[in-house]
Amino acid sequence: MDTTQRTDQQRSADRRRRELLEAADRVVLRDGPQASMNAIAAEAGITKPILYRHFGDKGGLYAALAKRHTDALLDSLRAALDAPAERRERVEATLDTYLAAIEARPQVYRFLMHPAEGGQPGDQGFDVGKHSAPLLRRMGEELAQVIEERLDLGPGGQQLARVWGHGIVGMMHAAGDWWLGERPCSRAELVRSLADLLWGRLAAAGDKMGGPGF
Amino acid sequence: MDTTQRTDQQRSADRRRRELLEAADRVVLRDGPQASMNAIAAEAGITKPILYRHFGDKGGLYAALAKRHTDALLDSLRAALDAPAERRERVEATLDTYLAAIEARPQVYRFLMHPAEGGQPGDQGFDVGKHSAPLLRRMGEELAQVIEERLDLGPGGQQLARVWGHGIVGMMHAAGDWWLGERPCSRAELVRSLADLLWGRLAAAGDKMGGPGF
DNA sequence: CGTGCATGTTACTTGCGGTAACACCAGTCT
DNA sequence: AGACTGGTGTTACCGCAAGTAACATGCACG
Repeated sequence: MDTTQRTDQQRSADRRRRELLEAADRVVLRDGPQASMNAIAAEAGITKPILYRHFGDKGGLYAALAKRHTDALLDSLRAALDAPAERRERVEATLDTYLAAIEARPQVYRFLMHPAEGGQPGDQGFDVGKHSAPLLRRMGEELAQVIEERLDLGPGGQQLARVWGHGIVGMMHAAGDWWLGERPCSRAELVRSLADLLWGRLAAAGDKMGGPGF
Repeated sequence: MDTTQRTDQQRSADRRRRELLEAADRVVLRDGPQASMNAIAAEAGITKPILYRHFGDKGGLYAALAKRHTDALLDSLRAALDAPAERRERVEATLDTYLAAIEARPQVYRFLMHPAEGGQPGDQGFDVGKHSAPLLRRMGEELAQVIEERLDLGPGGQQLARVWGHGIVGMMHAAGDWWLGERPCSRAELVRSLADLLWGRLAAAGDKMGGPGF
């Protein structure tokens, strides 16, 4: 029948797509974000046009690849976020999960965080806001949802949760990126410091000198 | 004399450099981060090789351009940070200053935040950590210094300050980027929400349901 | 058997970063 | 004066990566 045949075809196409994504993964893991389409095609044992048939353009492949890793990372983060423990412990576990992930695969991480590079084909109007990596956006939204679901923030709580979600994710990301480059302390120390920040230690700290402190 | 002559030459070279940077600025303001060297050269009324003689490569021009804007922005931020007011007020003023800047010139902002794109000429070893835009790094370091100077954080305070500096900057950046894209609320509201987050409202909020809240 | 149709290829175009080689126009040294 | 030097500018090119067109092949269906 028509349906069964299309199903077969679709299955084989999906399998192919997965193989291609895994090949792309390997190349990105090796070459970082500057992996070229040629290199990925070669790694997959095929040539460029096939990649383009499957993913449209580099952005499409990027998106597909990013979705895989993002989904995986988000699952880990959700697990940490859902653990049966106190709030502080969970926040620390979530931070640690993220940092462990970027520590384990820095090349993939760099690829994921790389902006989409803005294609030159027209429509480059005022699409500001598409700048951030999709991973960051998704993590922010995800976290916002969890916050909004579980915390009682009073009126305007939903909007507050969204701001916080994106803000916390950004904090985690920037601190993690800096930490990955300089390694000034252990992961555990970093986690603790960030949690302290979220726990209001900035506001609670005393001034150092006479003047009106920071 | 030799020195005077060299001074003259250097002056004219510096003037030229400034003109080129201003032309580059105009193009970036118009075309965003994908401004090409050709376009910039054309805008300046000259041709590519001159740009390369002045700035080495695209990264050099990027760095010079970024330095201008970064310095300007950092000056504004320092002013907000140094204002004679309470800590919370200053934090809010600083956040607002940053957000106002990115709101006023989103194209420039996108250009500044764009990673260096990793050139293909060798040395692409394990330079993870150079990923973040220099602007973010500088803001993080700058803020860290202010925090460390003014706050009494006890032992390990210096390291804590650095973590916080980068973390807060990342929070500001990510939230600002998201806000710029979606405009879910006014700038003032965003500032207030972020300050609330830094002031520990996350830890203080009550759970919404029966289970162990977030 | 011919007709689709997905899969694969080679060979090309376009555009950008970057460079080599040459041209001009000061002043300087002998 | 005339060769030398150094900065400014040009045209014309290389290499490389994204993306595409056009052609070839294997396999199901009427």
